[in-house]
Amino acid sequence: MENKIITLKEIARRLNFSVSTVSRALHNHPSIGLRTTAQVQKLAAELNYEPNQTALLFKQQKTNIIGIIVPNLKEEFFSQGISGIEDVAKQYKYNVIIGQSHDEVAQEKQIITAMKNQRVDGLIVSISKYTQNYDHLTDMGKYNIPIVFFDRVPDLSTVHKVHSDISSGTNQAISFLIKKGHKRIGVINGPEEMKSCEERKNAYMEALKKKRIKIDLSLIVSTDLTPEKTYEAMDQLLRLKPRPTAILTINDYVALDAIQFSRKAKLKINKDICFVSYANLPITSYLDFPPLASVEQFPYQQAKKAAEILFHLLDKEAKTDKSEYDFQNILIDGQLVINKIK
Amino acid sequence: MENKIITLKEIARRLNFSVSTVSRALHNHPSIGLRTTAQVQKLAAELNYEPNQTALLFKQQKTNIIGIIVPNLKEEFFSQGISGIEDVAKQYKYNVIIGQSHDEVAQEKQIITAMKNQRVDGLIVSISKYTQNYDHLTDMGKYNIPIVFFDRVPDLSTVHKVHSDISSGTNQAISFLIKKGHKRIGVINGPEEMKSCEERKNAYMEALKKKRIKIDLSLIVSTDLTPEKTYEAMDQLLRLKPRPTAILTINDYVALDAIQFSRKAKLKINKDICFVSYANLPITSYLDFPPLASVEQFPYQQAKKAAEILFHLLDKEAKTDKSEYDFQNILIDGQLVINKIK
DNA sequence: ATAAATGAAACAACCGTTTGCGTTTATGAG
DNA sequence: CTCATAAACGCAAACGGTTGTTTCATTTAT
Repeated sequence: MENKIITLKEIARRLNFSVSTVSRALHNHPSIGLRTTAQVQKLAAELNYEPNQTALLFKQQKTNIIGIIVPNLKEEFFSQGISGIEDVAKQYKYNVIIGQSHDEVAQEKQIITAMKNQRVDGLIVSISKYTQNYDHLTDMGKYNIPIVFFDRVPDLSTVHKVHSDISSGTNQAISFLIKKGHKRIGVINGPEEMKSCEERKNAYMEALKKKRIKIDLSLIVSTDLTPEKTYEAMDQLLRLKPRPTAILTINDYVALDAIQFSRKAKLKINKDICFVSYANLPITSYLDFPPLASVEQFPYQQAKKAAEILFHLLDKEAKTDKSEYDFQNILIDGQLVINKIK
Repeated sequence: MENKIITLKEIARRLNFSVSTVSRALHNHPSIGLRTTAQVQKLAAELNYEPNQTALLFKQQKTNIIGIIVPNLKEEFFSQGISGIEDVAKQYKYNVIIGQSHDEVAQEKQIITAMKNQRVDGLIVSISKYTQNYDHLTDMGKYNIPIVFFDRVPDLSTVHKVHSDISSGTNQAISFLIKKGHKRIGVINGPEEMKSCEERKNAYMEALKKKRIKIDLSLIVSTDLTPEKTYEAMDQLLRLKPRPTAILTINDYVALDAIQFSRKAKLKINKDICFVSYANLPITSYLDFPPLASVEQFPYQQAKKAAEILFHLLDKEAKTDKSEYDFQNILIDGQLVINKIK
């Protein structure tokens, strides 16, 4: 009763047809007789025939696989993004393979090489926070592997990318704080290598300028997103005189660390000091002292959009020659979500 | 400067050798002359030759891909598990593809079919919470696709599985609570379909019996892990007279919901009522009222072990015929971690 | 009755790589 | 000078499926 995986050849053998006839019969090719077609399809169904993807893909020179590279899976931002990509991929009958760079450039390179050898048909990438040189990424173009970036995108105009409009979110966040009466607003920003951090800084300064609030550069601190550096940053900010009354943090994880530090420093959250951040993690709803507000960045939609662009590119490539002109640069507006404070 | 993906044939053409010679030269086959070998390897390096995986895998009738199916990615338990599998897979030069069942049996079936057609070499699966019939899973054996389960494992003795020893963890948890003076301990358990829930229930009763505490079955409530059902369960438990002073919940997410409900009911956490759960999520360290303790289940190690078993099976299969006898059933001891309460 | 047209199925090439086996050429022994 | 031997390489098949071309047997038209 050993159930071998059955092939066209096996069906052909049993029915005494040629392999090509069986193949065509299964595809309802007009040049195959009705009775033959019916016979073949019946047996194929009985034997539970499934075409061997590897053979197919090998012949067609494509794999129906797209690669996703993200810094990690444990941040819900990325796992939501992956769900968005998966949903689109499913429509197009593509599979996805996922790699985590763990925010290390070397890992990123290794994964991308492995995926190239695997002959993925396309890539969706959120780069590591330290990626500065993009050669290993742009090289994929030479191999006709289209690539679309999302969220953590490189600072290049010659790539396709979907990312959040940091300015709009930041503007909303700062306006919200100013309306609440805050005048000294600190910023815990990410590494300066990250493009989005520069945007955040600029948007912050822009927003203050508009409201005619003097800018104090010592209120802006860079970190590498680890708890330790966040503590240091908070320490630095809290020593300032006068102390900032509100702090904008690069994401909710950092906000949580910053809040924890503040509480240890005996500050009353949302009274002595307020926090606003980005991401809007579901987990904050369980906290007694969540950030006052958070800029929702819609990772699912962002990644979904990136996937749609990628499949569009794959379609185009199949039809015409490449038309490398118009590079997509989609900005997704953030939306400030104000948390209920208990 | 168009950089085509180059093949053995191309190298052969340029050097005027046959394809087979090039192939052997690249593999340092002894029957190829030293000069030829050197020549070929030099050009291959210059042209950045990489073997076409699809062709290779097609020929070798294996894909070097293993499939992972988990209920979801957003629970950190699973994303940690995936990291464990990835790390092992990397050693064996395998890629992984990931599917989320979203705890739906239909999705699970669809994913497994897709992966079968994709010809994954093996599978690591954590089943959906409603999976009762295992045919779509055990069928993989017929196709010579070995399968190893982890964490959420089926109640079959004829499969390989790695899961946590619910009894040991439960025993630790209950002993801990009893030592703290609790006598009426409630349980919010998962769906009765889940094997682990039965074990939890039995271990709970066992532990009470050992300490000579009377068992009250109304203290045990089943839920489907959604916040709403947790609220209902808590409502039910809190109405009991006398009220339980401690509650064991199936995991930290449920604990968080239960704690939230209790606080709305004006109960003082860790005073009027205590919580102990499973999983030990990092996020609980940010909470003001985390569960008193949580049973760490080592998802990384569990999944890693599952991966090691799988690769062992793949090795064996390649060498000898299948030796389906000894099914691995690995139990990983939980370890009660007591949270710092602020 | 014979040629042409049509329908149904087989043949063969191809995708890139590996590998058993056969062929060529040079080498050394007898 | 011949012949066995080994070294170095080429040939061809195979993996499973698709598809352009060819073959063969009918049917249709003349």
